[in-house]
Amino acid sequence: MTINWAEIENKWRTKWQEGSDFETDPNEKPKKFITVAYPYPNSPQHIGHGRTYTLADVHARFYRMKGYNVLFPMGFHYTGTPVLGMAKRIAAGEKEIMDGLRNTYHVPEDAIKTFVEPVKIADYFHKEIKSGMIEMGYSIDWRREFTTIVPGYQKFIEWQISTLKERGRIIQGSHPVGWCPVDQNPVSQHDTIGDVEPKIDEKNFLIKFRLGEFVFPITTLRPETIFGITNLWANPNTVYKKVTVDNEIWLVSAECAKKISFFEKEVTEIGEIPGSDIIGRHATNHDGQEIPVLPADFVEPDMGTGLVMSVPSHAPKDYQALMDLKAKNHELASRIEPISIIVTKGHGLIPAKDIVEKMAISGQTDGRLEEATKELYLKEFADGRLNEKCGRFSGEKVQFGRDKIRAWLQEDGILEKFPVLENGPVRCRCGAKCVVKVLNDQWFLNYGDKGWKGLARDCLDEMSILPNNIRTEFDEVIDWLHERACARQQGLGTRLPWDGDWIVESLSDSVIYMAYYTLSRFVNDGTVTPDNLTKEFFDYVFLDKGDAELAASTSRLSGDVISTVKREFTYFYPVDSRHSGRDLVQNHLSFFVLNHVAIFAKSLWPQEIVVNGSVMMEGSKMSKSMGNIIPLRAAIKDHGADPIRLAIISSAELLQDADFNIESVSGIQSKLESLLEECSRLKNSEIGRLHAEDMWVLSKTQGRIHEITEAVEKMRLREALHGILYAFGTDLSWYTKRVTAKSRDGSDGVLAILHKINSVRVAMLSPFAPHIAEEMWERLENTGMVSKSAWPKYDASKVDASSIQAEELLKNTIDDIGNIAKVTGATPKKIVLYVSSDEFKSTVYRKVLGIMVGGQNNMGVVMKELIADPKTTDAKKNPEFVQKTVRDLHSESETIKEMRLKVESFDEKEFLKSELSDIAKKEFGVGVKVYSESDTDIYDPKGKARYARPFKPAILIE
RNA sequence: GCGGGAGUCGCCCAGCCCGGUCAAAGGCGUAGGGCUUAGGACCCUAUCUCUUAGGAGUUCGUGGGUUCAAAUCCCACCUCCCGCACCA
Repeated sequence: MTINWAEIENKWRTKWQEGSDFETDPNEKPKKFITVAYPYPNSPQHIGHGRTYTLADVHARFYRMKGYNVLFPMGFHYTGTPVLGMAKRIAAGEKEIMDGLRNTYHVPEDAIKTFVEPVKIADYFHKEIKSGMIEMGYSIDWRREFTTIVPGYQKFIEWQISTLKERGRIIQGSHPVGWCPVDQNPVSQHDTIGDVEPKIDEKNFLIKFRLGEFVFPITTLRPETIFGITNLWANPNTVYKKVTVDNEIWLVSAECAKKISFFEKEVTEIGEIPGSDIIGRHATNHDGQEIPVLPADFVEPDMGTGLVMSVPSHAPKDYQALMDLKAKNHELASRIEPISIIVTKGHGLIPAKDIVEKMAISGQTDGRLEEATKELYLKEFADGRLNEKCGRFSGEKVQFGRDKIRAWLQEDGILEKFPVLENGPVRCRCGAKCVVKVLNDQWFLNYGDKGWKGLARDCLDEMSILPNNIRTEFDEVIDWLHERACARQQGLGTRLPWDGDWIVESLSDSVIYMAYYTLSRFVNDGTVTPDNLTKEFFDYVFLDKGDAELAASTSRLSGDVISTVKREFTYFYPVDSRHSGRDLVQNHLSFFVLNHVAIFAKSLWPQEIVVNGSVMMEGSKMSKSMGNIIPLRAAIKDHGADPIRLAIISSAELLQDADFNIESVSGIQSKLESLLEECSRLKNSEIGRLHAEDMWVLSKTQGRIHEITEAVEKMRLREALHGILYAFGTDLSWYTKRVTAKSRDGSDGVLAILHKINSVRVAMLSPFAPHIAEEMWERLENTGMVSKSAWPKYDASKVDASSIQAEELLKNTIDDIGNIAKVTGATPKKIVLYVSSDEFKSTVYRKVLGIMVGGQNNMGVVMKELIADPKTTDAKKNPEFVQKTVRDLHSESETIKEMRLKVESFDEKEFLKSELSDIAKKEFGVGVKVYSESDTDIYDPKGKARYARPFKPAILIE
């Protein structure tokens, strides 16, 4: 049977829609509020995006069937800058982006024409993504949909950010950004030629020396080496500038003067001085020592200030330059000896010397000096310790001492930050070379605050995090998180209420918006207008602050409306589960926690976070350049929504990267096809007298329900799906084998049992593959819709331990017969079984079983306990039996052992006699004779009977 | 460098938290068989090595250690992946 996926999926989607099945209002049932990070609509969603949403949808559908009132909403994140850059590029008609839109995304020409306006891009892909979500069968309450630039949402964000400010969570400070001096704008990845992210190195510092009336600034990555300084370097071929910087006069290269003019400093050039004029003079350092300035060609005017301090012990370049001068008998240089300040295991007193000599560096222009510098830098940073030359920092590890020295110099006003572009030159799309600009009035969320971090940890400690092994990552993130800029100067979004120059940054306006879902329904239907959304209204509804009257008077809403909105929020909040990809752990998910604890009462803190890995495409990463991005809607068209849902879920555990490949999709398709076929031929009817295999399969089903439910609850969906699709199949095929061997024709309840079990199976499949499950449910002639049916409930009382034991015995026995037949290579002509009937063996067996269920597996201990008990003390006469029994039980699962202990008595002979014959005839072509060990008429020509053990009959094959 | 994670039987991927149920699930691939005019799909069987009695041997990145017992715990090492921010 080939399934027309589109047709079936459409059929059921329409029914869900007609019934408004996913529109959720508060009611008397317990609720679950499941949310997933909303998408940024600058491209169609692909299979990778589909994963997070699908997982959340399965979660939502599962809880719905478990009887919860589930709210699963969706919004669209318009905030941000990427569409701005796109619009610019489209306006310029850039080939690359146009080709992408036309050929990869298949956007119609007349739509592309509108894309010069950023919002139109977002609008277009918003619609596109939403259609995809509907086609995937996501059970979303669309009445609550919004974008982050609608007035209602903006009111909400204004309230959020004001509240944070009131509570002291927002501070102002300076911050370096990549900057285009022509456009007068910050640049991000989307604004640069080649899409390079401008990386800013903030570990670079400027240290001030004095040379007469001038400040003589140098820059360094290693402030601690100030103790090892022997001289300074200037380039004799550079003409330096005299510039006033605020109220000092600095000597720097022309390039440097330009750079610092972007550091919020007042910079004016007042003259110049050739490098050669500086050389030979002396500057003073932080403690008043005179340091000579020497000439060096390697000093580049574009690096730092164009002036350099020299630490020949630990900087290979400095060492080499000094050697070059000594070789020329330079008078000052000849008196200079390196000063060693860092001790590193495995290195000599002057490591720079060692490394220069080891690499046979030829001179200060030797390119390999970079490499030598890097190597030594890393080594000393990781393993080095400051020595006694470093005063009170003596004995510190370099990596910690450096920060302390930096802070100390900074306090004295000798050191300041000198951020540089790490990956420069970076060019803006306009062609200009980008610089680092320090913004002095930037707004920050003060995530570095200890108290705030503490609250976040409290929240995380009580939260369920799935899978739990990502918890440590959250702890780490909270630890290293510090101030984060929460406003920017361009892009779509909401303006800061107190400073209209700034727009709330996009990762800051998406942290507590789940609360807005409870309100957006009323905004969307006009009950509440954006004008009504006053501070007092939000305070009252979300924080229970103030009172209803105040909220009503300021918002000009009726008390009824306000209490309805408040009830809605109170009913659905807190968020019960937040789903997101693992790339958002470091930012969004952590900010989500931090902002919740900053704003809401503890009872409203989020309950759970679910993190999933990404999706690979046929084993390799999805990327534009590789052209292996499959838009979700195209995939739905080609393969059907349900097969895609299952393929994404079944290919990996939650946190693992899932691999999407066509083979697994078609494998799943055919699995679903055969399941549908099976459902079509099963009809509900009376279940008659139960046979052994009936009791077994029904018991087994209970076990499956138990396992699968537990797996879904922990979001181990791959495992759950495996159970539904395959483990059930294994049970049923054994059942079918048994039934066929017995020639039962189905009228005596077999079909009814199959119907019952498959109904359970289809119900559990429903959250995963909702469309086809509805179809199966209908074919099974069950009433109503499966998505509205109850999740199958595990009932321990329906588990018949002895029938499970019995069937295990049967299977094991058949396996053993098969094994023997295989090893001997002979076709059995006669099969004889001997079951244990020895009272003593049985007593020992049960005793051993009891010991082992308690967790003990040691042969010695078992034996000791047996001997200690007078009833079994004779076991010592037959240690081989005990040994084998222990080994038998070893290879049984814990549950089987427990069940076996529960079953008081079980007649192996009777059971095997009645059940084994038919199936053995089918498997091996001959019937089976069963004797008890103690039978008088026993046929035992080879004396095998005495090897019989409980649940392990002896076997004779002739 | 800092932080997180991974290395499993041809491939992909479970198992590791909580040691014995592990020669280690499942999928793919491969081989044989069934079905079919044929192919595809589907179903069955096999798939580390040896073995004429249900057995034995050697495996889970490498090397040590703990233990009666290690894929699982501890230590060291090797290799690989991801993040390091103002960007969604």
